[in-house]
Amino acid sequence: MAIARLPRVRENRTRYVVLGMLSTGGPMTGYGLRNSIAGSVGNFWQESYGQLYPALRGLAAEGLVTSKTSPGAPGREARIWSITARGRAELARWLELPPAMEPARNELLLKIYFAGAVAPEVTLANLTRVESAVRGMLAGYQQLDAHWEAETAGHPDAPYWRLTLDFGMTFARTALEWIERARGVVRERGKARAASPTRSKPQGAKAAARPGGTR
Amino acid sequence: MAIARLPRVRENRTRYVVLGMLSTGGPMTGYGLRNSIAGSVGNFWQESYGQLYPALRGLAAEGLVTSKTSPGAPGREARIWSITARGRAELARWLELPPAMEPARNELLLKIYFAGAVAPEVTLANLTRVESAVRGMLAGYQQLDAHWEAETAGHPDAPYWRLTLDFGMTFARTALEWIERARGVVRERGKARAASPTRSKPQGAKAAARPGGTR
DNA sequence: GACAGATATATCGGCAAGATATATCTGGGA
DNA sequence: TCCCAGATATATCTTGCCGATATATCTGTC
Repeated sequence: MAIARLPRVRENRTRYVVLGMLSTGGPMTGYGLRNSIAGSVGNFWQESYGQLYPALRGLAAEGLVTSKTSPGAPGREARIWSITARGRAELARWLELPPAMEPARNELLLKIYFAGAVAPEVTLANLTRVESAVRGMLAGYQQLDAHWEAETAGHPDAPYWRLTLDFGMTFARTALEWIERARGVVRERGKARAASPTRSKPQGAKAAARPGGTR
Repeated sequence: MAIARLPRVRENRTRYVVLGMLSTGGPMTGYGLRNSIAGSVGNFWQESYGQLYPALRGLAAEGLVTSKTSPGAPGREARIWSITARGRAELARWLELPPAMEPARNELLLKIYFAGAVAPEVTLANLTRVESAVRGMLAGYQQLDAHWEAETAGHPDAPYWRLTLDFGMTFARTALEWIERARGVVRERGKARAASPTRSKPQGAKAAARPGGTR
């Protein structure tokens, strides 16, 4: 069973979110684009002005988007961006490429890995904080789900959109289950420490080494 | 139920991985540190030389690590880095802070969200590719699990280390289940398209809008 | 003896993320 | 009516992150 090796991230992907959002949501300003992204794919994709505005200029230079300036007072001029036919083709080309895997850092896991350097209570407290945050995210997803159900009903792409929400909710629930298991492990470690009041330094273990040999 | 709002990432966290690895694995070179990180926390945390070497210099300037130069031929000198007592204190201080949440981009979800712009077959092919990659990751985790079971047995921190593997395996399995559901949704959409051969442009839907209003 | 691969240090460029500066318009309360 | 908070809109800066690459030496194997 040959394992597909997905490509790493290289290319600037802001371009494609812009093309996608202009394709799905119609013409918009850079500001509107930002809000639009935050309100639709914001749970798994973020863009800042520092990326959007240069990306829009680059896309325009390539003829993938065009802009009309809606005149206003100075400091109030708004450029309305639209996707071109070539822009749609470029979006489709990108959508066909295998999605790049994100290596994604996870600070919680890092702190768990090094948890031997602090008291179990510290780690338990942090697990509780993360649990609360995950519950908050889950509640947010559910709220969004209810909102989308009404707003997007009948749109042929709605099933795709809800699938991304499904992903978020499923992973949040999985995280909650893992946190519960992690709590058990940390508590167990606390009992072991209480029984034999050694410091963090392991002394009973003989050749037990940390994984990932040094050299 | 007050929702804990976890902090966003700001600070350079390379520092703390370095401190953690030197604390757990003993003195190492920058090169060894890199391998050590890749072999232990590499599944959820990556560091490159471009981050490690400057970080080591910074930590040394703060007195959190020290180095001894093990002499060698030019181009072969090795600096062995060790954590200091103040370095351990700094590590513990950081471990007590609530872990920052990673917003993490997900290119697969982005392509699912915009999947209406391409044929269902394209999306199905990509789902299969991702599935294969996830299966490969899962196999890697299981192999690592077996390896660690022998290597780290008896070490008091081993339960923490395995917990991070548990996380990876659990999430990989959850991803596989989601992919199966996603496949179902995409296939359903394919049937709908075949039945009414409309283009990507939705025309039947009345006021069904994309979520995340523009302005 | 040749040569691939491991050991070891170092830096560059492009992407990403958030903060911030600036200016104007809009709606609601005092 | 005035004022001001908040929304609309564009733009840039800093820091961090990630991979690629350059350089040089040592080691083991065919």
